[in-house]
Amino acid sequence: MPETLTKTQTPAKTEGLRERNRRETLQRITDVGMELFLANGFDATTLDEIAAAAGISRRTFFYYFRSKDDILLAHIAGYDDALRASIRDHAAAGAPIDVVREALLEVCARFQTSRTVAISRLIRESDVLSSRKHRNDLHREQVVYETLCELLPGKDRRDRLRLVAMAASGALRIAVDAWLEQGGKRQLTKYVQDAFANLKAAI
Amino acid sequence: MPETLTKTQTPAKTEGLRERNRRETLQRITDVGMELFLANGFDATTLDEIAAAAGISRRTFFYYFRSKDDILLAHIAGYDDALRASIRDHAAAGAPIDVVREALLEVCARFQTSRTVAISRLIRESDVLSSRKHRNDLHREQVVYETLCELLPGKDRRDRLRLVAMAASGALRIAVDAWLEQGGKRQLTKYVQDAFANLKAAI
DNA sequence: AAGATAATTACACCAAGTGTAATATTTACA
DNA sequence: TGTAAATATTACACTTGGTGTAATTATCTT
Repeated sequence: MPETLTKTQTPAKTEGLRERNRRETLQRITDVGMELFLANGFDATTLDEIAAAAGISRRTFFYYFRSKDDILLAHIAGYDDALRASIRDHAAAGAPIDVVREALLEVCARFQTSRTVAISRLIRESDVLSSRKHRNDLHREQVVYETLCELLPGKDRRDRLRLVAMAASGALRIAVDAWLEQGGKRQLTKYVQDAFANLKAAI
Repeated sequence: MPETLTKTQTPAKTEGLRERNRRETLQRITDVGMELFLANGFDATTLDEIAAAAGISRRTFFYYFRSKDDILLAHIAGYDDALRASIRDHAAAGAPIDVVREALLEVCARFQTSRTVAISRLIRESDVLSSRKHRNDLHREQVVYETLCELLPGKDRRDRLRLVAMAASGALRIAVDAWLEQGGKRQLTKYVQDAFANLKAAI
């Protein structure tokens, strides 16, 4: 269970000092940032505070990140690749929509951590982050679409795959929302299964 | 064909001077704002420019609007109500998804104006506006969901209606995107019909 | 050790908002 | 009609996120 997604994986054998410093600073920023966000909220946490707490200058922060949001984004890194891989793994699951469904179920099982819940709570509290999240949702839809296209070249019409990606991505969003609504008590995968079932029934 | 959605409708008979000024200033800001946006782009247009062009102080702008984005939002005002009304009008169209489909087709026919195209182009160019648009899409989904719930109390399961709203809303988004991609040559309603057909076929 | 490359910083800047308190305008009412 | 209350407008100072630039420091290569 990868609780900390930020943990930079497997430093190369020959890691120079420069590289190590970079990695550590990056880590320190995301850690300290998340800590402050959780303690005081996203909007109430200023960049100066983050920089100070991370022991760097304000300007250096922008050397590592393009914006405040990106700190949070770093904590979701890897998700897209996992999704892509999982879709490929389930290529034989049947119709495109079922392929995506199985893939999402698998990925969800891995990502239903307490950290996910915490991050989601943060997002809900901030307008900026909400907007950012929506962009993320859209991006995920795009990832699904692209992976499907590459997996089923010409087998299905592109237009349909676009709709599949949209519906699946939306179903996931609704499932996650419902899951969070209940405080994450029931299994997330349960919600996902329900969402897809309802989708099939409703369309 | 309501080309200018900003036009404030039917001023009450007994409109005081205060009310009139307010209406006119509001109008002036949205007009001038859109004009500058179209001429120079959203991000490149500063609030000071807008305020100056509208003959008000920067601070007064914030008396009328909460943010720069809201200028654009004002140009889409009324859309939600139209959608709500249209859904109610088509309540007898069959399954929930068909109800929404017919409603969207009707509303789309009214909104495929050159202004819509221009606004969409603006949105695509700005990160801020893109984020805002996604929030708007989500809001539309919510509107659809709520209207469906109120229209079909208990007739269908709530959860299903949520998925219907999501899928329909997403289908519309994809249709509009495709429409804009082609520069708005073909009829928007065509794209919408295709999207819904593909949706049914794919799920 | 020296020069190239990358990281860090200071400093000055811009633009979107917000808080506050003063001023001008409109309205309502005696 | 005059005046007090309500509302609109403004000036001013401030915060915050973010950028440009150029100087300084640390690391790497040879």
